[in-house]
Amino acid sequence: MATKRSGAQSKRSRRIDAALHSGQEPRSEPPLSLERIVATAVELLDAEGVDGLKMRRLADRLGSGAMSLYWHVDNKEEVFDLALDSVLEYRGPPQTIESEDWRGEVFHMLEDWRASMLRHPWSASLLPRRALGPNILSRLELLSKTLSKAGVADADLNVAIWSLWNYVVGATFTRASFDLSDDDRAAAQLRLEQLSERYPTIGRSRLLLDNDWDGAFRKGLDLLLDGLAQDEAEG
Amino acid sequence: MATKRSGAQSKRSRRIDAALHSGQEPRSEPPLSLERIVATAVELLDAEGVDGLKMRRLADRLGSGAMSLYWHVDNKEEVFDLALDSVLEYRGPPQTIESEDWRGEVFHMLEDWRASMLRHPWSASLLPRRALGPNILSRLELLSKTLSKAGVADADLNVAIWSLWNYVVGATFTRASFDLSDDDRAAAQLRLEQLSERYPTIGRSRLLLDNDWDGAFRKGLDLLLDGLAQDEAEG
DNA sequence: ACCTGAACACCGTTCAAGT
DNA sequence: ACCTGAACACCGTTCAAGT
Repeated sequence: MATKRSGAQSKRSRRIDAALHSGQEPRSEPPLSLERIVATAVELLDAEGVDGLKMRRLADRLGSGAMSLYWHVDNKEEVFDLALDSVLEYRGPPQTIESEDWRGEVFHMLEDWRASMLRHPWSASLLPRRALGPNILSRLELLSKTLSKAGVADADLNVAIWSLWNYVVGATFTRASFDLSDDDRAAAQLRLEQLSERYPTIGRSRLLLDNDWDGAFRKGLDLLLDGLAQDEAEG
Repeated sequence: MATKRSGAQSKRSRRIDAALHSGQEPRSEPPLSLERIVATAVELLDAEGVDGLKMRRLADRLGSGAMSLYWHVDNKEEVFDLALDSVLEYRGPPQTIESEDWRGEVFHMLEDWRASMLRHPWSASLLPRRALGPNILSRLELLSKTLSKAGVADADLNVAIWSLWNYVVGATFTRASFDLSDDDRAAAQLRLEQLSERYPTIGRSRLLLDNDWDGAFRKGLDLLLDGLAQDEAEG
């Protein structure tokens, strides 16, 4: 069991391992299951990115034949859907936030959302395909409820939610796409200096080199929430 | 030439067509070129989506052998990059907007940006891969310049630009992913009604069925610009 | 119920070659 | 300089079959 973790096992030894366990009937750990498949898919996506997830490689990591997956899953698409949603679970705000502090709650929810996606950079680029897993819906529901409690009128709720959603998704997306490897970053920097004659303003502001993404995210989010709070006060 | 447009030409007739032209040396239209490749790639992407763009099919549309493309282009990736950037050209604000109206200018720029991407829904999902083509940089440059002229301090410029960029990208992205085919929409609606016990707030607000995306986009953008204008007034 | 290997269709790209 | 067909490596998935 401890050896299972070491990762560099040969295919054959995994087979033997499986054979040993197949004598007993406990569903302890080795047998294939949706849970294991999804968890391993997330690992693989973390390690190799979207293009690195191939059914054969996933099966390999699970120590099973490539086609075994298809009993648990219809498609590769479904693997993507499940992996995406599994990464977006929300555990709720910490106790340090008081329950009347709606702004604090919303802030935490959205920062956590962004953080969850950044922990798995592939998740951002997967979102446009099929977006509505249960965890995403829960997050939207909780966001709606919080804003509603905070006094946002039903008529304004959708705009508020979409604005926040758009901002978070866009920010994650942008961060994931600009946060390149160091090599790429160096190349981009070089190229940009050459281009700063053509694009003087963004050259001067160091727009593309400024990597305080977290700070920028919070400040922008503040702007949005200011707008919402003001609307709410006026309404 | 007129027949070229009709689209349903057989492979053989296209070949003959090419043979007829090969007797002359004018580079009138038929010969392969980066421009033609990119334009045709955009057509193909519009018609078949990201997954529909295959090198062989692209070559077919161009009436050339599949491998001919590789003389003009390194990769399929490069085709994507070029197609994406080609779709994001900006022609500037209309004359109806006065040049001192920075808010109007910014508003137009961002609405146009979003509209351009929505005209080619695949563009949103391509953005995260490689984002910095010349047309995107021009748009960022123009946005920076306008905000700068409007009085946004250099120190706040990056936050302002990223906030707006994030919002636009997120909004386009979201819209593209939720604007499903009618079948899917009907299915989603049905499913959502079943789920509205579990997600009562978003069920009540009809969050996922409300399809006034354009209105929501404008209102949210107003919120952001309000925030920016206020910061600017305070600073 | 759960897993498997062989096989198929498909696709990006290399290569050696044509003009 | 520009284009090409044959061929290779790879990948998702079907199928018929095993236990």
